[in-house]
Amino acid sequence: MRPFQWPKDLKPLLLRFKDRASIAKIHAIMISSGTFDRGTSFNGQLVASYIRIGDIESARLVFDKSPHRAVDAYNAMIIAYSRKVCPLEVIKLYKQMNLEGARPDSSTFTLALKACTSLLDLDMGEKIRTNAVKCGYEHDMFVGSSVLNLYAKCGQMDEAMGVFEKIPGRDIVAWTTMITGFVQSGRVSDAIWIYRQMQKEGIEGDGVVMLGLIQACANIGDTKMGLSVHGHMIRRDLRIDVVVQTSLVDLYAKNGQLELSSRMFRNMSHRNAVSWSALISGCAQNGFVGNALELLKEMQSFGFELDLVSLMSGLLACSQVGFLKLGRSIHGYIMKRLDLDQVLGTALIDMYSKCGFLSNGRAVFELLSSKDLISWNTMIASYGIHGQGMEALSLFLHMTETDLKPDHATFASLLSACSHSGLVEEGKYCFDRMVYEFNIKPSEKHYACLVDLLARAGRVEEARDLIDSMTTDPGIAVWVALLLGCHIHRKLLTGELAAKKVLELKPDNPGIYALVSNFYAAARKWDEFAGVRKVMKNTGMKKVPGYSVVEVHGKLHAFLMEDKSHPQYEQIAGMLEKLEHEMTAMGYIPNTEFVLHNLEEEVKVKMVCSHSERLAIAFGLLNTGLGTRLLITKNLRVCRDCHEATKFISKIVNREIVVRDVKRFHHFKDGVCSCGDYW
DNA sequence: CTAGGGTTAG
Repeated sequence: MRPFQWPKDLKPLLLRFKDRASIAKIHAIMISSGTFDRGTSFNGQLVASYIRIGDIESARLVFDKSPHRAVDAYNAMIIAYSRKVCPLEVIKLYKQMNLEGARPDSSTFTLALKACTSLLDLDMGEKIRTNAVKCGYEHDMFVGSSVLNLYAKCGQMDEAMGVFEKIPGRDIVAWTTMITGFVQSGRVSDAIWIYRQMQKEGIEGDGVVMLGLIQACANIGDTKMGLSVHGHMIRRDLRIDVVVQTSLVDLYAKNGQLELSSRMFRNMSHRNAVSWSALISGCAQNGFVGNALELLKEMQSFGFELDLVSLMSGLLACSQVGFLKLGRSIHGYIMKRLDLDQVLGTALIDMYSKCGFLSNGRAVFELLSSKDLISWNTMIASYGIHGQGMEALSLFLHMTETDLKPDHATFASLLSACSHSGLVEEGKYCFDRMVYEFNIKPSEKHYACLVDLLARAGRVEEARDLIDSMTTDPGIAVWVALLLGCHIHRKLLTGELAAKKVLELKPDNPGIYALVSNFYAAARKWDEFAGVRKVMKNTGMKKVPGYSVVEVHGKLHAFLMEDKSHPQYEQIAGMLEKLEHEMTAMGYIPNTEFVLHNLEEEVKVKMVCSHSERLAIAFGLLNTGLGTRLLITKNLRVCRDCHEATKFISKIVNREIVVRDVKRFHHFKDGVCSCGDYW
């Protein structure tokens, strides 16, 4: 009998079989005939066959048991792991093949570089790059654009540019890598410049290039330009797929154009989880909390599991209005279905602390097995807004014992924590360490924090000296901080200077005009006062309507100032009247200093007593059991009078009342506030 | 015929 003869090439034969059983049969024959142990190219083809039918385990078994592995076998395995997004496996195999002396080719290098990119492992990536150059792939387009992408994703755009300039005959992929790289590093003008260069070289942008431009528009808030990119795509008949549509949804949502964004979203024929998340996060970021939460439910009803990003947006929405109950249930959802990583963990820390439960936030922080810079910064900021400056400082000291380097955000949180707690010396100490030890150039925000801290402590002259020491022109935030301190401490001379500077810089925020006019009123500078009022009127600047939100039995209730539309209004008014009576008996005197209008005193008293937080507090007291703690979230700052009144109320009803205003928390208990009247 | 550039985020 003639001995069994294999064909010269096994590949055509293997390609004919698309089922596991036939491939396994050939596999068996290879083993029994001893072919397998000779380790020819047949083994690699067998590996590829198993991968073709998606059976990575069998492929790996063949691969591991082969006495010899050729590049093709390695590449087949690497492609499989790359598709399955297992970058660590890809790199392991890459290392192994170098040890075994199999020379990687262009596709090996490309995939290995891609794996490093996804791990942001610049060191390994650079080793691979060196090896690729040694193997003669320096001018390979695939390897080249992979190296570019590695640098771009690791935020090394200048390095990427150097590589880019040396690639001969750059193709559109290389150009795109540079464009999106610049966009994602926040260097939008460089991205646009690169795009123009590409056009000059006669290369037309495709869909991916346009996508990069849309992202650029989203980042700088230029919805008009985004619209024209969209138009350009339609005219040029470029395919507008889910990814592009999602970016357009994001562009409009991020910039507060929810109408446009949801119209775009509703018109999509296919949506994926990312599209949903883009819209939801846009809603959450722009304060459209109700819409965000509705969409979250709708997303599920369309059969999508909530993913990392949509959950984070949900948590952000809860944070904004103090929706503890929903925040908690999202926490439960996460624990059941996902791993608590530092990103979600940080969102939870933020949610708990913004919902008034700082200790829960700290507990989540302790639970995190790995904490990154943002986790620490968030925790420090949380202590800050709750007025626990010393805790914030001690956490910062702990942080300096880790490998993490504090950044500008760390110091911004720290300085504002000191300022909320009136820790003047500590604040100055932090500022000095930031500049001299960590070599961080203080930004406008840092200066504003320190000026605020000094000025509110009454050290107005020191604050002025600090401003004079700035190397850049002080911006509006710095002058506003100085003015506020001057207003509190009645430092009229410096205050007038600050007020003048503030007005020169043309604030776009009605709250700032209110501060300036209040200052002039207190200083009895009636001409200036009238001037400011006129500017406010002429620019159509209206006071942002104040509202407060309170959670009662797991539901949110919002109140506007003088809100009479509420079904329980009679009861609420009755409760407030009763409280006022008791408060007055205890020595409360209404403080109308902060009411702007030129009104009769009696009307002013009525106005402060109908501020939205009072209504929310009364409603909360009426509808919750004795001793229950209340959390009120307000969109503006608490006024002096409401602050005073809430102290009395907390004593009268013997409850803890937590008020979160736009800047910080006030914990009222037993007639005192945690801020110590310092805010 | 394989391989490089793309959407959301604390």
